[in-house]
Formats: sequence, structure tokens, C-alpha cells
Amino acid sequence: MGERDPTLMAGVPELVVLRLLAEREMYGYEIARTLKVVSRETLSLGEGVLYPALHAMEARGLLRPHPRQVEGRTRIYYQLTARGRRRLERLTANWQRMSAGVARILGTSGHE
Amino acid sequence: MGERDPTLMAGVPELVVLRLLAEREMYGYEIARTLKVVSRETLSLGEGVLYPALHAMEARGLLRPHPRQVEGRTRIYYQLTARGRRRLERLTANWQRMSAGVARILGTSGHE
DNA sequence: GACTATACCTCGCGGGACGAGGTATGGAAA
DNA sequence: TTTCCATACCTCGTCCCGCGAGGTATAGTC
Repeated sequence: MGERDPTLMAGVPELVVLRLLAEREMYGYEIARTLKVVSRETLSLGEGVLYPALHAMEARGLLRPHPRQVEGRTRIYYQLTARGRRRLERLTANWQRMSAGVARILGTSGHE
Repeated sequence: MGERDPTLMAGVPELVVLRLLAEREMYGYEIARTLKVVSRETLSLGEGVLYPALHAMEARGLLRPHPRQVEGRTRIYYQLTARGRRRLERLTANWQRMSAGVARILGTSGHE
């Protein structure tokens, strides 16, 4: 129960969301915008990805919601839990291992 | 109507298989072994991933099979088509864009 | 009164990664 | 000789999850 790894496949959305939240509390819409800017448009989570992902992560106890009213609109800020932090470390390590692997394959020019 | 991109998600198996075959003809079993070695165990395609992937790519015209009998065993060598080569370039570019994006997110220490 | 930006949400589709299981051969070990 | 491992192919079912499309509501602008 819980903490099943993305095997080969990326699980990129979960990873990057956790990483952003590790920096500071953010709400969904903000996450989407920030992601675009920081990644320079190369990463953009549609809302059909983002919100379900947030809910799933909340359900798994990786983050905790803090709803607030700001100018008549509801924002749900999310905060990383300790569990979420551990998860982040794990996913980061996985990502680095596997992207290094891919890089090695891509960089194979016959020899090496 | 082929050539739909893996959106955010990696599509790593397809990418790395194409990359290996760009170097030389290989057969399935060989691909699996080579992948492990070159990526230093960080990438390993189970046969439940590999063979279906090969068939799918063949169906899309990305590679062409060349069955051979070697010491009583059947080996199906695969060769990249022109279409497969184009696909490889495309996926490679995608991968680089998106892994750079992830790297940027991971490397964000608040400022920058 | 229409449109854009903000801010949340859900549903259903489809693709694909995966484990488990299955067939068959050749050679080495027991 | 039978058992076992490596080689070499295969399929099936599941489950996850990325995604687009669509939906609600408010605040401010044109």
C-alpha cells in the first residue's frame, strides 16, 4: 500500500509538483504557472493532470491542503508533509538514475 | 495516422530501442541485454514491454524485421527505416527539451 | 453585457508499462 | 537422462495515469 514507484516511466508530474512545493506553499493554479515559467514552456501540466494529481497525492498523505479565501476566490494551498518530502527524495533519485541511463544510451556512438 | 508524440510522459522504451537500432541491426533479446549493460542496470525493459513495443513500432513502419535462424533458434533482427530514423530524431529532441525542463525545476533553489 | 483571467473541478478515453505466464531449443551439469 | 539454465520468442490482463474537453464561479475590464 502506497509508495509504488513509477517503474521506467517518468511520473514527472508528481516529481515536479513535489519539488515546487518543497520550496514553499503553493496553490494549484500557481503551480501550473510557475512550472511553465521555470521550465521555460517545456513543461506544462494541463489542469486535467494537475488537479487529479494533487488530489491523489493528498490522499496518499504527501501533502496537506490549506484552503484560503483571497479576493472572493478560493485558493487551496498545499503544503508538503514529511512523507511527501521523503517521496520527493526518492523520486528525485529515481529520475536522476534513469535520465542518466537514457543519456548514456543516447550518447552511445558505437564504441564507449 | 502515426507519429503521435508522448506528451509529457517519457516514452522511454521506444526512444532507447530506436537509438540502439540506429547503431546496428539487433534482435529483441540482444536489445534487452545491451540496454542493461550500456545503461548500467538503470534501464531494463522486461519482455512484456519490449516485444509489444517492437511489434507496435513495426506496425507503424518504424522498423523492419529480418528473421534469421541461428543455431536452431529463431532471431528476429530489426532494422530502422527512414521513418524510424525521423521518429528517433523527434523523440530525442523531445526528451532533451523535457529532461532539461525537469532539471531546471529540480535545480531551483528558490531564486534563479 | 461580453470577454478575459483567476481558480477550482470531473469524466472518459486511450495508451502504454508491467508482471506473469507460456512455448521451444541447445548445452551443461547432476 | 533428466534436470536446469540460457537463449529466444510470444500474449494476456491489469492498472495507472496523462490528457483533452467540458463544467462552475467570481472579479475586473472593454
